[in-house]
Amino acid sequence: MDYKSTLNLPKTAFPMKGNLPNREPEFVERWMKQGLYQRIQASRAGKPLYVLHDGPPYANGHIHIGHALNKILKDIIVKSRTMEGMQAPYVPGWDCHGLPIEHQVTKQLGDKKRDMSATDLRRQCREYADKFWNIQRDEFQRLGVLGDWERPYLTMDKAYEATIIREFGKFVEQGGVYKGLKPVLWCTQDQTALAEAEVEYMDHTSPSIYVKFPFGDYSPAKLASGNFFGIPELADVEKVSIVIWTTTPWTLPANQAVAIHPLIEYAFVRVGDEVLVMADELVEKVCQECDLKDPEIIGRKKGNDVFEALRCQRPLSKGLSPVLLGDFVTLEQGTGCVHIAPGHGMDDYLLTSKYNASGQRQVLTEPLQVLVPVDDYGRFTNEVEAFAGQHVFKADPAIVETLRQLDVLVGHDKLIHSYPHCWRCKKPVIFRATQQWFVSMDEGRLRERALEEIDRVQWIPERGRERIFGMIENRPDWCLSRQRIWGTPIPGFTCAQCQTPLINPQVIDRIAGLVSEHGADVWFERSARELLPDGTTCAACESTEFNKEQDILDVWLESGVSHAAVVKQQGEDWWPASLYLEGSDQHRGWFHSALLSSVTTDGRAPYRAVLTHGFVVDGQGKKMSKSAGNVVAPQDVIKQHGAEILRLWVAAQDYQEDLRISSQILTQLVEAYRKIRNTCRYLLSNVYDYDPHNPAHNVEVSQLPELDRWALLRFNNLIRHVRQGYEEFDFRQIVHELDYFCSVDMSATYLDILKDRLYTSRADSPLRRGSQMVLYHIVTGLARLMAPILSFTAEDVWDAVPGRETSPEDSVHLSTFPEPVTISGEADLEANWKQLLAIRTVVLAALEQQRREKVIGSSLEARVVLNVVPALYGFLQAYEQELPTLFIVSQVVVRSTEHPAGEKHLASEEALGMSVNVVKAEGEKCERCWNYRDSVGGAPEHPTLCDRCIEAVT
RNA sequence: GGGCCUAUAGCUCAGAUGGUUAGAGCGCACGCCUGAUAAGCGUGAGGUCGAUAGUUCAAUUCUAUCUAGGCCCA
Repeated sequence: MDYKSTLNLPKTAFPMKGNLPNREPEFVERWMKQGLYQRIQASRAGKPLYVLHDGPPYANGHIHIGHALNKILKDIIVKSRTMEGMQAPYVPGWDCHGLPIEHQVTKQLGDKKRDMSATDLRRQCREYADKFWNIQRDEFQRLGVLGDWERPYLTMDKAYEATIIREFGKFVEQGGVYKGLKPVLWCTQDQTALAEAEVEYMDHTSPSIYVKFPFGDYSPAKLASGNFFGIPELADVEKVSIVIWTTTPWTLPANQAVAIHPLIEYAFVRVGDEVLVMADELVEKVCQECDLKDPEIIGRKKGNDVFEALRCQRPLSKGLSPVLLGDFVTLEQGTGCVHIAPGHGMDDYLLTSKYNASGQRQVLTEPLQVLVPVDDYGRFTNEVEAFAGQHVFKADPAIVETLRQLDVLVGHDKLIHSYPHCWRCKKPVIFRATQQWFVSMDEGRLRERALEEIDRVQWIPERGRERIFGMIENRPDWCLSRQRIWGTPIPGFTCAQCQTPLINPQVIDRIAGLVSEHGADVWFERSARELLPDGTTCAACESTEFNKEQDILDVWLESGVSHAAVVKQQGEDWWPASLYLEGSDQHRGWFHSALLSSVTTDGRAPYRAVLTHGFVVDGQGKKMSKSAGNVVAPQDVIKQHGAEILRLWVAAQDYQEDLRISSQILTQLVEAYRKIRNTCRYLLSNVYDYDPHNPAHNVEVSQLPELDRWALLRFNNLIRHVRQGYEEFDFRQIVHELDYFCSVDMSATYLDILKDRLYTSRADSPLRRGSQMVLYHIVTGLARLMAPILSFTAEDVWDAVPGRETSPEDSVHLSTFPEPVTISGEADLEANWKQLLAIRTVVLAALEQQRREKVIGSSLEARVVLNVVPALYGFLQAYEQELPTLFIVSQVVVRSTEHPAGEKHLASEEALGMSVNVVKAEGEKCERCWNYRDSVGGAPEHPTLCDRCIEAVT
């Protein structure tokens, strides 16, 4: 007789292989078609809100692995909050304006750009942004991310642009907006400002000169005194000078100061009848390059010792330059003393701004000026009489000659070095201060208020607080203007007569209205007269002629106001957002600009919590780059393994640090995935004939055997840990718990033990039905617990659960997390089973010994002899009937003894007080259940079956 | 150069107010099973806890320096 057909062997259509790359798109399409996101939102109406506000990626190019990481993390959080029963909307957005797109479009246009209007160029940029945000949308959806993809927000939407202008208006209203000078990279050939991304570094030959700045306030004798340097030898010399080194002689007319490093040691070097001051470490080098004869060091002083505020003579302009202390001074080149021209260098500008600010003002006798005696074409203006009209580079030799004649030139050479060139015309560019719009950090206490708000926000990880605090604390005023086309215009005007700026809330409000109706293009299409309210006159000269502002706003302001343009628009209770979640670089970017914007306009931070993640690096922890050839593209991972593996990767990594990715890591995750999937498959395959709604298929938990209650207990434990993991954003823990539960608790323990019962019992025996109830409980719960991470597989499992009212509308993502079941005496049960499983481990080791000796193969061929101390014997007696099942052997004998180790044994465990021996099982092997039993052969009609099986088949 | 941060088995991660043989899962090796089968089970081997110095009775855990790496800034 074919007894195999009388077994209840597992049955399921759920495939072992996920075939993820092919099947995932089907799920995505189904979710989209059934309007899953909208239905989830509707089902959570009125529930507690959890608003994760999406930071807009830049609408340029395909998504990279960092985008995938960011969006998957967000999706896991949104889904898990949803499954906790909250209303967790997700409105994705894109950052559409800005230089990279304008740069790309300009590059593609080439010469055609010359005769193109601003509006035409803007149209091209818009098309470009449209193309890419749509591409990215598809790619994000492919990752399984649920959200309001039908109505995302775009910073180039009319309504959004209008909000940008209104929020800028609030800055103006608060009085913090002003116009001032700031150095930018400038191409004198194209007469245009350039961003750092628009310059290419190439070799360039510059003059290299050393120039004396003689101390002007005091005589050498005075400087020699104890009040100053206390170097008596100074009294005997004619002149004491600081020596600077520069490769841009043309910036000397704009000199305002000399900077030295506070911690560097400076030497007083006597050369002939004068003394030169330079960094001690560089004396030899400088003397060699400048051919200085018989230098003698007569003293040394540290930078922060007395030098500060001493003044020296400017070589090419009137006045005295103070000595300032700057951390950026290095010993790499030059003299350790730097000539400071705030109109022509970023360090120079920042240092003088710092000194001009109230804190260090007393060091100066007068404020330092940002001088820019150079016009748009790079020519000296009349402010520099001697060289007026000459291009600065052309003037260099004449300037050097003048310095020589003035006897301040210490040395002169040439230097080939890497220097920024215009990306378009390839000519060397210069640093040149131009008029820009700023928002003051200190007017209206913006800085102070922002710092206060930082402490009201939860920073995850906590160190994020230090990072943004330090940045806000030290940042200069926010420069809001950009000399570009593709963006939101600065709604300001200048009187055509007297150049008085016109910018006020009423005018801005009118512009915002126009923009909300026509889009920001209206600014470029209409004249100043058309844009301004009728009858606008200049407050200073009453002229009615105005020029409109040419610059656009910094895109960081644009994305920064998304809390107003997006979050607030959805409803009053949406703002402030529950969470912002981006890469840690956004402490300087979006978190920063959003904070400043929101503090200005609303007086508080726009987020309650900020979570940051690290950056994706390769398997060695190295940054990914095209040149290193170690880039992992999400598209490739999806094609090879499926988005699910990428999702699992995100969850399994410690996202607070750098995240490594490599084929080895992915392969490992594929293995872990298979284990989880296969466990689900096996669970499903054993409930094929179970009906959750049939009372006969259900058993009271208290009536279940301990083994099943233990399984429920372990699953309770999993539920608690997984939900806690989601709550605390600790997804690693979840993956490890899931993995452990599937591998150890289920596969290696519960399911392995259960096979005999499931297969060989009568199909509807209460014992089997009870187990099926547990399996059903676990598989449906498991699908829900994994759904936020393994969104596709969870849905796949959900579909395959038998007896559940399935409909095309249903989805695991509409459900909520499972709750732990009540198990009476849970703590005792847990303790007892911990001990039983520890004993099991010792038994398994003993079985392995006999397997090696070829005494047994399958564990069912074994008879286990346990020698245990009396205390343990008492404990085990209660379980005697269960032990063969637990060890998956045919027979178990328990013997009490004072010295287990003294008995014949193959394995022992002193801590437990036991030893184990294993012998061949007694009796015959039952053909049906494979157990060895004395009863086999007892019934003539079934000579190869045991008593238990006979009962099952008749 | 400055700010913030990281470094535990091949991989992903635990862990210890400083104190016995540093854990898990996976992978690997070997074996078993063939009624989860491109599955399942078992046993086992893997770590000078990045390097060096210091504090201490005792450091992988604290301090300093260094090395490697990441983000931001210059």
